[in-house]
Amino acid sequence: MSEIKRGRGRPSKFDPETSLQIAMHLFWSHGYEGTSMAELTEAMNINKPSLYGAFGSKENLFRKAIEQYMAGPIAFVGEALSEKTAYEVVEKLLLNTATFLTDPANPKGCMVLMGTLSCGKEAEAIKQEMITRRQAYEMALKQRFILAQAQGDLPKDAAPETLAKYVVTIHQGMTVQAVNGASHAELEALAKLVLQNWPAPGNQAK
Amino acid sequence: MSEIKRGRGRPSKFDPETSLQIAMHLFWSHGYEGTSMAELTEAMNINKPSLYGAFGSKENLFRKAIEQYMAGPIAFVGEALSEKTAYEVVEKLLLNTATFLTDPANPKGCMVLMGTLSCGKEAEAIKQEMITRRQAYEMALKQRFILAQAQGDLPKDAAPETLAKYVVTIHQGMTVQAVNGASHAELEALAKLVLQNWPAPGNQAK
DNA sequence: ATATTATTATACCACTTGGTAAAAAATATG
DNA sequence: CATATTTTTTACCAAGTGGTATAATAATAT
Repeated sequence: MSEIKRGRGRPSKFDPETSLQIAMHLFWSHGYEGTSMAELTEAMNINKPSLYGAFGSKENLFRKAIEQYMAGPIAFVGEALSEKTAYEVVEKLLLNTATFLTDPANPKGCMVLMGTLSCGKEAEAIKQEMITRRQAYEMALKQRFILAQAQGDLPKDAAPETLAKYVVTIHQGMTVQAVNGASHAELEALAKLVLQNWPAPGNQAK
Repeated sequence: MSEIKRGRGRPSKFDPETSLQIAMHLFWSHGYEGTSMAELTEAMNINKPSLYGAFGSKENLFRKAIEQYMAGPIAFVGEALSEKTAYEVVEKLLLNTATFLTDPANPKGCMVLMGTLSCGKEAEAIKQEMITRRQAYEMALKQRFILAQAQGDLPKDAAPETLAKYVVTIHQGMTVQAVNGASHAELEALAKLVLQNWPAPGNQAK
């Protein structure tokens, strides 16, 4: 695909996509500030000028990495929204989250949360962007619940806004639990507890 | 109290307690790694050798600060455990948390969570200590629910362990919500939603 | 007054941070 | 071949990191 057209100068020895994947895992593991350019260049097997040539800056690299993250590892979050009922949306969301957060192949925790909850003043911009992402997620869930209410699979007296905040709060709390070392069984039990209490209709157990 | 017996050498110009309070607020605002010794010394109006003489190291200063934090700002968490019923424990816990997290006098967020969710490898020790603190909190809540079950104000078929994890997850998720900018009204509505679903007995809607 | 003691202040340490300038190497085109 | 082009490599930068040795200073005890 990119081998057909060979440029004119010295060939670059790294594949930007795989390098980005490596960066994603590093940021995912140690957060934005907790990951240094030195660690990144070493893990990616790239010299710093090449990295800066390809990605511009540490901030930009992180932004590209987080896009990869959202398109890949946590694509299931966006997909859950298109389930048929509000109950199924939440079911898919929380059960998949439990699995995702305890997958041994993944770094513990969520990249949108880790290391950007608090930070020094240099990372303030990135922190704000992560806040915006989390808010957008909550907003999307709220819209989905409003739709569900219109479609009748959520009670008339339910508050979509509060329910959205509730689910997001559970989701983000589960992330902390995963960092604390919670097992898949524990997170699954937690998710099922939430589903049990979900406002009818849709509150059929199992 | 400390004015009666005046030491022999040059008098120290700072009060360790108020200095510690300042350090607490800084760590609270920007996390462990996000706060530098330079910022600390400047805010405390102390030179570095004095600070190291009084507190030993950055790690130690943080530990002292977190003790202050637990004994002061979030003492209500421990106090909530001695409420009469499980329902009242959770009620006091979550409603006070909503108020605490949106108090304009406080930095946004919880010090036991902020900046220690992920970190570089130098802060790994502090991160672990915070994890332990969070686990201890969950454990205490679980024990309280076991007691409640024995006293009959929690159903026989309830799972104290899962309920404890549930409440702690909500609590920690609320912290993230506060960082995201949630208002007191929003967090209160969230807390009341949780209380509505609390397993009877104790599930009387106020 | 003078020695003693405990603290403050200044200057500094080695190391790491994100970021870059300049030179060297590898390819394609003429 | 030589030349143009693009990359890698090496070396470096100023600023900041946590932490400390040394000297100045201010109080008390003799």
